[in-house]
Amino acid sequence: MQKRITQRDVAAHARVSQAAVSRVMGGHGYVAGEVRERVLRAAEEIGYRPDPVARSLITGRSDIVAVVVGHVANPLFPQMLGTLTARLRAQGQRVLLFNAAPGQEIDELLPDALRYRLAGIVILAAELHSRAAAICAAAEVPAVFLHRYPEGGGVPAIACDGVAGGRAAVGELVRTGCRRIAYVGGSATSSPDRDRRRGFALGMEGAGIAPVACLDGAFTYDWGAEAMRMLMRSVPGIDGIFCGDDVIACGVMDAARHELGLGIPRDLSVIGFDDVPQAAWSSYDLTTIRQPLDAMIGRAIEVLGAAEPGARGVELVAGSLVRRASTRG
Amino acid sequence: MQKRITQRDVAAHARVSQAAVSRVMGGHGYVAGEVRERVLRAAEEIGYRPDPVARSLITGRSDIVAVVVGHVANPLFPQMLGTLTARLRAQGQRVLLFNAAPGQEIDELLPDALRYRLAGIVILAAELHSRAAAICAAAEVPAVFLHRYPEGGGVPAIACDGVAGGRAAVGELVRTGCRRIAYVGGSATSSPDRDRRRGFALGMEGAGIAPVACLDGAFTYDWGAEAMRMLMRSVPGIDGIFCGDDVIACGVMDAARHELGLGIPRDLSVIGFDDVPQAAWSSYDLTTIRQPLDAMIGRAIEVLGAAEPGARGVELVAGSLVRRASTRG
DNA sequence: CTGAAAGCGCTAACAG
DNA sequence: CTGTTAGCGCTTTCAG
Repeated sequence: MQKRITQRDVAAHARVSQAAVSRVMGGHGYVAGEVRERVLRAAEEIGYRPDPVARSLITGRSDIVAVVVGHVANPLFPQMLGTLTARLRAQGQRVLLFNAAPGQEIDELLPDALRYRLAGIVILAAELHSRAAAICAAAEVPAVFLHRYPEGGGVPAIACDGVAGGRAAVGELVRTGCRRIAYVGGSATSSPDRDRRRGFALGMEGAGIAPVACLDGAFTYDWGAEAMRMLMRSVPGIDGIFCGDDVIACGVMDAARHELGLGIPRDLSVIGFDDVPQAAWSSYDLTTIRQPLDAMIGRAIEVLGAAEPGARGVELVAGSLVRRASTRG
Repeated sequence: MQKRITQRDVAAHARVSQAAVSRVMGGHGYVAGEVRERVLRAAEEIGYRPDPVARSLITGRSDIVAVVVGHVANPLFPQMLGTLTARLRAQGQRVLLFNAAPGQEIDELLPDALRYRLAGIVILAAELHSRAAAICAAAEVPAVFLHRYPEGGGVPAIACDGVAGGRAAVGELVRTGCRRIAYVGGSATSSPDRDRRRGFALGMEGAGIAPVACLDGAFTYDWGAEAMRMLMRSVPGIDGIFCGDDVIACGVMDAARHELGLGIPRDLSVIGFDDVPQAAWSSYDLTTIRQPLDAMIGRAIEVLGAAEPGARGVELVAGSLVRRASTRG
């Protein structure tokens, strides 16, 4: 067993008390410049590294932020996780990762996570009916929902505006000549799907056109392909589809082209949501609503850091329409 | 500040000593059945949850496993991370996530990670020249490399056999009639690329055919597309490409079809590596070498858990050829 | 401004 | 088998 280098060792080396070392390392309390020098040099010389475990035992807080994700196939997810981890690391925090198994409520994961005296918790996997906010509040751990958020409000959340995005998508479809338009959504128990569907409905209403279909399923390629087949059977003349996300859109496009012989955008226009990397791949070249991920993550971290619980409520950020070749001119 | 429920509270409630509670909770030491009952019931009643922070302060070990990843665009990555997290969680361990910024050596991240008294560390992002193994050994933290591993050997590592996979890919290309065959690789400083390239070279040698090209780049879609354009200019009559991974293969296929007007597999056969979800999407329908991810992850966890450092060396698991429509019958 | 001393919640000898 | 007694490495009063 390797011996750990502690503040006592530094103290002995610098000929000061261990408490003085603590003050220097923690940057709190009063320390004379000369002493501070000696301590810093001693620490450097013997290779001292502060022990986060011992520190959190006494402070009651750690530098660990829990990130709760779902069982995700969405390529958006690694991007978010990567950015989140990098940004938190830049401010001296670590990410403890929790992922909900398929069908498992994140609420079940939380008690486990909460035991680590978390500095905060970022939840990317909330179902609409999640009680996660209350659980975190009871443990007095700052929490923020990102991308998905529970219904009921009163909790800090950051999300891309799905209603506005849905309306924009419908607007683009209508503008480019589509009239028989459907929505192929993902999981109906998630806020992104609910919002995008609502945006779709409002957009259609605004344009004075009745939707030819409005389907729910899952945020998967297979569901997109299956939905496309169903629509082809049941909705003759369909000419526009707004999809719950890009992965669904890829499934829709592939089934339309390769199984049903449709030309895109000649016979059918498709719009997705998220702007994942695959949307730009030339096999799809998908028109979509881009989520401003970096900005969203930045805000989420700010909200977590804010001392007072403050910002209760969903904070929406605008997405932007990215025109590509899956829609006309 | 909410009061923490401690073993002392449980002890008072159950009218035993605090040490007895510790023994019951930790499952070590001798405890009489009757006392154990009382303690468990008391703990339940007052809602006691063991504090992992306090525990690791004394034991010198935590239930935290660090997972080090790179800045990854590869869709394989969320799969691995998800499975890893789920499996570790099933055995009571947590995942502390570290990701290397682009161009950052993972070796720089390790000292930070090591301070958490890790139960182990899984490294998914090693460059060939990484000294990570030595760093972990010095800290006496069990480490295992997964997917990528450093050269020099002497470290526990689990990876899919890239040499055998490369040979299998070449074999399939040759079998289906290709003769002017190239390799489009990813990052030359990674073990998967080096091994797959070596397998390619050996396979070609075995077939008695000289490669028409052997390129390195990055594991990205854009690089695949660019490489395809270069090959089209410089290698007339190219009829087969083995790619460093599936994402590169997607770039190769898209450039070949949409920019260069080639038919796949009519004019050109393409084989990838990994079998990411996109490989099965019908726009690509990519023949590839599948990595047995679950088995690899299972082994990695076993190796981590093994008491003695044991298993030094790279443990290769066989991939399997998945025939799809990017190669001929 | 600095050192001494008291724990954070828990485990691990050590006696009984 | 159980309780008592030391701490793990650090922060934080509290005197000096």
